This record gives sequence, C-alpha cells and structure tokens, in this order.
Amino acid sequence: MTSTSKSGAGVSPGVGGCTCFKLRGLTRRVTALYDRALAPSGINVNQYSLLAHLAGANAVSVSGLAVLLAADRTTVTRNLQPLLAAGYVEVGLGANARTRALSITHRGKAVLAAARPFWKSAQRSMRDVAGETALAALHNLVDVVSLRLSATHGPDHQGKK
Amino acid sequence: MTSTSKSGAGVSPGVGGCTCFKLRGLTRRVTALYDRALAPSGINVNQYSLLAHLAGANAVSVSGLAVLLAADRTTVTRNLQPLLAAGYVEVGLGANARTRALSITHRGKAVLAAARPFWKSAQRSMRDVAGETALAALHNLVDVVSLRLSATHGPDHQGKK
DNA sequence: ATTTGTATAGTGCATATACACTAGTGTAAT
DNA sequence: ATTACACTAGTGTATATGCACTATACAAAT
Repeated sequence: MTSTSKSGAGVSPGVGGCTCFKLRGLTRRVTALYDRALAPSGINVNQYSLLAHLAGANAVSVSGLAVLLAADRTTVTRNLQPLLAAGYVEVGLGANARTRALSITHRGKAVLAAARPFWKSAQRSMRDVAGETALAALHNLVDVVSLRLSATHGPDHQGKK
Repeated sequence: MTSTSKSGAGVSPGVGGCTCFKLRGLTRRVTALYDRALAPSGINVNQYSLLAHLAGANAVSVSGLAVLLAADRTTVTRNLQPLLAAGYVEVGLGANARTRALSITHRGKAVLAAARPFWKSAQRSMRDVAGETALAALHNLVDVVSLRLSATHGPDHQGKK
C-alpha cells in the first residue's frame, strides 16, 4: 500500500514543491492573521481592501472596481452585497443606464477609519513574522509575478480591453 | 476622474502595501493558472493537492489530513465531498468509532496519475513566469513565514495539541 | 430604423474557507 | 459506575471565488 510514498519529506513526488499549494496555504494563514486583527472593527481584510480602494477611487463601476482589485467581476458583485447591506457602500446611477457608480458612504468611511489601526497592527505582526527584508522581497516578487501573470492569463475576460 | 485618487501608487495610504491583499491577489491568479492547466484532468489544483497528500499517507483521519494540508478541519470535511461523490476517496472505519480512515481509491490514483502531467506543465509555466531563482526564494519564504505563523497563530484550535 | 456587435452587470452553480456550535466517543479520576 | 474532560467529526451560517449563461443598454453599420 501507498507504494509511491517515500514517507515524510517526499509524500508523492513533488507535492511538497507545488507553488500553488504553498501559496494557498500561506494566504490562508495570512488572511486569518489579518481577519483576527480586524475582528473588533466588524469587517474582514477583504472588505477592508474593497472599502479602501473605493475610498481612493469613488464613483467607479463594478468592472472598474474589479480591475482595481484584480479580481473577477462577478466576485466583486457578490462581495459588495454585505457592504451594501451594512450601508458602507452605495450604488448610484452612472454615466450610462448600464453602468452603476459605486461610492463609499460616510458610515463606510467611518468604519474604514476605525479599522485602520487594527489593519496597521496586522501589518506590523506580518512584518515581525517575515522580517523587513523578506517582506520587501515578497512584495516585490508578488508585484512582478502578478504583472507577468495578468499579461498572459488573468481572469475576467468579459468587457475590459 | 476620481478626484480623491492620486492615481496609481497611492490610492488611500497603505492599501497598495497590504501584504494580505497582495498575497490574495497573487494566489487567485496562480490558482487560475493551475486550474486551467489541470482542467482536462477533471480535477482542480485543490483536489489535486488533497489526492496527492492522501496517496502519500493513506488511512489518515480527517483531522490528520487537515494537519497535512495545513487547512481547517471543517474545510477538509467539505472539500472531501466532491471527491467522495466521484469515487476518488473512500471512508473506512478507523481505530476508534470516532475516527474515520480516509484512503484514495484506484480511480483516485488513476485520476491523480492522469493529472500529473498537467500539474507539471503548470509548475513549468509558473517557473517560467517567476524565474527559477525567484521561485526558489518564494518557496523558501513561504516555508519560513508559514512555520512562524503556525507557531503562534494558525487555524483549527480543536483537538490536536 | 433595423441589425449587429460590444459593453456592463447580474444569476445559477459549484467549490473553498472558517468560526460557532452540536454530538458522539474514548479515557481518566473519583 | 459515574463523572469529567478531551478527542474526533459534522452542521449551520456567512463569506470568497470564478465559469457559463442571461439580460439589458449603448454604438456603429447598413
């Protein structure tokens, strides 16, 4: 049984060396770190990011926001729902009837401001864990790889060009 | 447009520098790359990882598998469902009545073997995109950071100790 | 004006993720 | 044996993710 197993390090050949598996695991842990730090604010890190981007670019469309977040358009549509329900984001009429203009509300700005210290705390924790140089290296690497990946591949092939 | 935006780098202070946001974005893209490469095999990269780990450590419990995958126990329970339904994994009786022994089936092994070339192709794409040295650096960084994060924090506080 | 194509957004479906809670099961202390 | 505690697994609920498909709305060509 399990003849392919070399026990311990190897598992089946290569599994331990899967970049995607490693990255997904890291992201789960890091997300948990940020979410726990942000818990007192009532929003999670994904919602924090969304609100922060909205605060920096008001009256964007759903597609526009998706580009900013480098996320799938339909994912953004759904991630907006809890924020709309909480009154942190509002939808206005855009230039066209088919475009919706998303804006962060006063309440949204207040929550974002209240959450910022918790987010900064998470950033500090992250820096402490990774070390300043390693963290800078990671950021740089993410930027480069993300850029190269979005050039060839990348989600959301609807609209946008 | 978007009067508050400083366009490009700034957005609102710090958002672009959020390690969690960057990581989540990268992981989305990388997961898409692997999932597309694996598509002909009928399984995605998460299922590939799960099956590969099962193949290397048969007759593990759900909790044990969760530790191997560094994932939440309840997430593993649910991620197993499609694989059980497809007949790639089977649940046997464990040592105790409360423990379940998970094993990969013959069909599971066949699918895993059939998927391996696609996975390797994804690994190659990833290496081409990131570059060999950068990729090695990323792996090393992920290992170190994951280790330090799981020491202090880390999900799944039930059982295990 | 009608047709044709593109842009914008939403829904259905399936999977991924994890916290809080529930429910048996084994084990050790009394 | 009973009680108390720890171990193992599942469910309820909410969010995250993205592909395929649908439904409008604008715009350009005829």
